[in-house]
Amino acid sequence: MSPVTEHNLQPMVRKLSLWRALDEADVAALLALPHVVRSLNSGQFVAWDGDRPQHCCLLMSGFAFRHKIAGNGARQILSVHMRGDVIDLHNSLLRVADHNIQMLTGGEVAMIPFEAVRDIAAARPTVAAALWYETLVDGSIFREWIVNVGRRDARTRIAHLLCELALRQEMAGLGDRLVYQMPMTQEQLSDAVGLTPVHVNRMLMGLGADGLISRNHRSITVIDWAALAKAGDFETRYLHFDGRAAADSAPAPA
Amino acid sequence: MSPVTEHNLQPMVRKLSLWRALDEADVAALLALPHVVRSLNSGQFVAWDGDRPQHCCLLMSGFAFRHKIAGNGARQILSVHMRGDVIDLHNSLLRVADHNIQMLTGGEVAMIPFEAVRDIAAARPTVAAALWYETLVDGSIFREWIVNVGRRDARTRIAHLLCELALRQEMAGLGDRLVYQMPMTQEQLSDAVGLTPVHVNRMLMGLGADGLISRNHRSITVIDWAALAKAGDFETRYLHFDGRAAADSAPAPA
DNA sequence: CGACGATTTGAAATCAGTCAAGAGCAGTGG
DNA sequence: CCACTGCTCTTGACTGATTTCAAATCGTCG
Repeated sequence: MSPVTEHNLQPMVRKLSLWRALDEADVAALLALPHVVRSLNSGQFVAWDGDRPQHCCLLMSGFAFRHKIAGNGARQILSVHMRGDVIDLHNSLLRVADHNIQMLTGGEVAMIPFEAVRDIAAARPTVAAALWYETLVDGSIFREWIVNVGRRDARTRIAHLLCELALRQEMAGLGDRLVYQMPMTQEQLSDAVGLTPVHVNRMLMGLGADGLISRNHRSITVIDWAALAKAGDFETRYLHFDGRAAADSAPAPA
Repeated sequence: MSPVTEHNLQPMVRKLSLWRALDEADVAALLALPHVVRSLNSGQFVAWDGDRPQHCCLLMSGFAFRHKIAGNGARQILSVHMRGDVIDLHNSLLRVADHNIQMLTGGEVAMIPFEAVRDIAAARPTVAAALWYETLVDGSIFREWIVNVGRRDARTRIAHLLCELALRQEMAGLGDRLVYQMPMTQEQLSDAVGLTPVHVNRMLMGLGADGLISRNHRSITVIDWAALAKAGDFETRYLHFDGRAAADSAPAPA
């Protein structure tokens, strides 16, 4: 799909360009970041709760997820990540990881030494702003997830997550919001929305029965986007797609 | 309580100093930030979802909270803030607010023009790092709250929140983790943990009956901290108290 | 005193969880 | 080729934690 010659770090440039207008020198500096590419299998850990990560990991392909294990043994998935996401920025900058990061599917990561990221942020204000913005958007998604698990019923939670994954995959250039590959099992889905796998299954069957989506293996087809978004109480503002426009434009007219 | 001569922005310097070792010039620049002090009543809004904030607000006294209103009309509280917290950084930097910020009690905020914050971050790397760190710690707390509402039962959620408020108030220099003022009503508590006020009340009664806490009006006395922390599945790592030590120290021995 | 908001308590209803078992599908090895 | 294995998905019946509805109590303040 992507040209064979595409640079390993190109997906990061693509993502950060959504947030800030990077100039040629910024892009060159980003692409010049030292890194090691590792191929990871589904289920492999990228970061461990309590650890001191030495690298920032850029997800070049595949899917990953953040999660924590509660004291009762239950797992809570905190976010899902895809190509172009710098998945270990939070843990790296905080120095001691407060959550786990694990691969959802097989994929490749580019491991960039933490110091190199720190240095490029110090040297290039626009890159620093874009990286900061990236962590802030992650934060906004965390807030939305608090609302999702805290105040929405089961059906709404599932529909909301389906919408978010659809839109983010589209934004990452991985396809169409109306037809996409679901990278998660229903058990993982349940850990993301704070429900049991059994109940997630019932809700998915329900969304299908109501003609909002159809499923085939792990492929999701959204039959009626507007209806699904409504069922999922889904509004896009929290994804802050418009970061660049918002930052570059003149202040809003009073 | 605080000396009459204390500078308005001193609480921010105090908080940021937890995260990074600021030099004298950093502190001077922070204290020189232009700002306007406003006295706010309980319930007053500091930021509106969908708005474009023009200021970063430092909470000088009192308590505030972030929240969102779901499509079904339910409110989800996202975090609680106290003296020294720069409560509007997320919304300011993202340019379009994705949540509301409202006062929980009466209090004073120092409103700093957004551009001044942007400029001090650009000019002073240590201040920028401390501010970034502040937003990252907020993010870590959001993640813990996802776990709290997603994977803990009612009693555990309440106990967890009681522990967090106790410890953060102590860290902010507002008192003792074992005896503190609860700034929230039970209805607000319920919106923070994703339960109903009725059930929150039952759980609080239960914690009291079990001898973990006692309550008197809005004052909480923790009778048995270890037991409360255990009941609340509470571990402090996610608060990243040790940010400064972690950042300044040599890398951990392999 | 009276009014209002916050807290407390009880009883009934319900959404989601639990337990259990069967069905579908992919990979493995005989 | 096909049985075997393991994982995921699906369905049913039952249970239970939390919600809902309703009303009483308490405290504060004008």
